[in-house]
Amino acid sequence: MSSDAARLRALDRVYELVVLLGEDMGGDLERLGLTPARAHALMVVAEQGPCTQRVLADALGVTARNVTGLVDALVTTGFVTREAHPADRRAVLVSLTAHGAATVARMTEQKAGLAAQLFAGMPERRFAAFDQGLADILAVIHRELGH
Amino acid sequence: MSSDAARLRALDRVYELVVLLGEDMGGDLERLGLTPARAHALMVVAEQGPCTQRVLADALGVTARNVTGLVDALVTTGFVTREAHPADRRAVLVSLTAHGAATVARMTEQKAGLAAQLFAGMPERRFAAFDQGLADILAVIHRELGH
DNA sequence: TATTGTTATACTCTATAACTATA
DNA sequence: TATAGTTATAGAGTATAACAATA
Repeated sequence: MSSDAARLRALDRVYELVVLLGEDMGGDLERLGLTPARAHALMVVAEQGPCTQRVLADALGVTARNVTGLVDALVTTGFVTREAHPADRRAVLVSLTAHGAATVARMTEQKAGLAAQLFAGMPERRFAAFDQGLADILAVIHRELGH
Repeated sequence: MSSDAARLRALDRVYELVVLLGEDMGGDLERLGLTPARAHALMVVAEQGPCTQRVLADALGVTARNVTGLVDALVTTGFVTREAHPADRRAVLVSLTAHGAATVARMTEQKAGLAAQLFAGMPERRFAAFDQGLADILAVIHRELGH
């Protein structure tokens, strides 16, 4: 049975990981001319294809007002365009520009590179246990923390 | 050898964990009347004991100006006090109020509770491998990502 | 009437720069 | 001259509320 102290130490390691990964990603995004919130919005557009701001707001879990600001910034910096919605004149369609698509491709590469780097030296058995441990924890959260 | 796809999936699980833990903690802090930035500052004061804003700024990795704002808010909401520094009339000492100390105690309990809950159902062997996997990844980051 | 997106306003966290008081 | 902290200003992300155009 793992001790309470050991569990607390493990959670502290998770927090440290969060901080360090956040710093690393933040630096990468800054080099690409993006902030975390804008990058998130950009990834949603890439995954869903051209979509309305309403869809974007729901996917990001933020208000419509906020999406207006994020899309404004992404348009100004050349990552996406606003186009008329063909069937609903109230709505707009947000689409990737060529630069936006290229940037998404780079982010995807960087993420794969990070994953390879992080786990490169980990023995296969430990990786499997680590991965399963992650799944266990996520299951607990989904079951008990109301997500 | 774990595949690139498996590693990418594991990293995605880490990201999901970050998001869910962040939401959970954010909710707890809000119930305590704190924001994440203020809670972080409060924890530093709790760990270091009464300290100057300069010390706080260095520990948090933010500017002195930012600390002024955070301490303003923590004073207004009753978590800390500003007192004269006995030896340096330029500086102030930030100290916990009784309410601040009680809140730190509650945060500490909540963190321990979360750690216990997250790992409660995990077999001992898997916990050990998971914990070692975390240490491995942190070592990689410290070694290769310039931290 | 309900929905899409905007403008108006405000709060939090963050930064740089200029300044005051003190060391 | 250097340091501690503040005021001034700015930008990013977030929110609510009121409103316009359209469904």
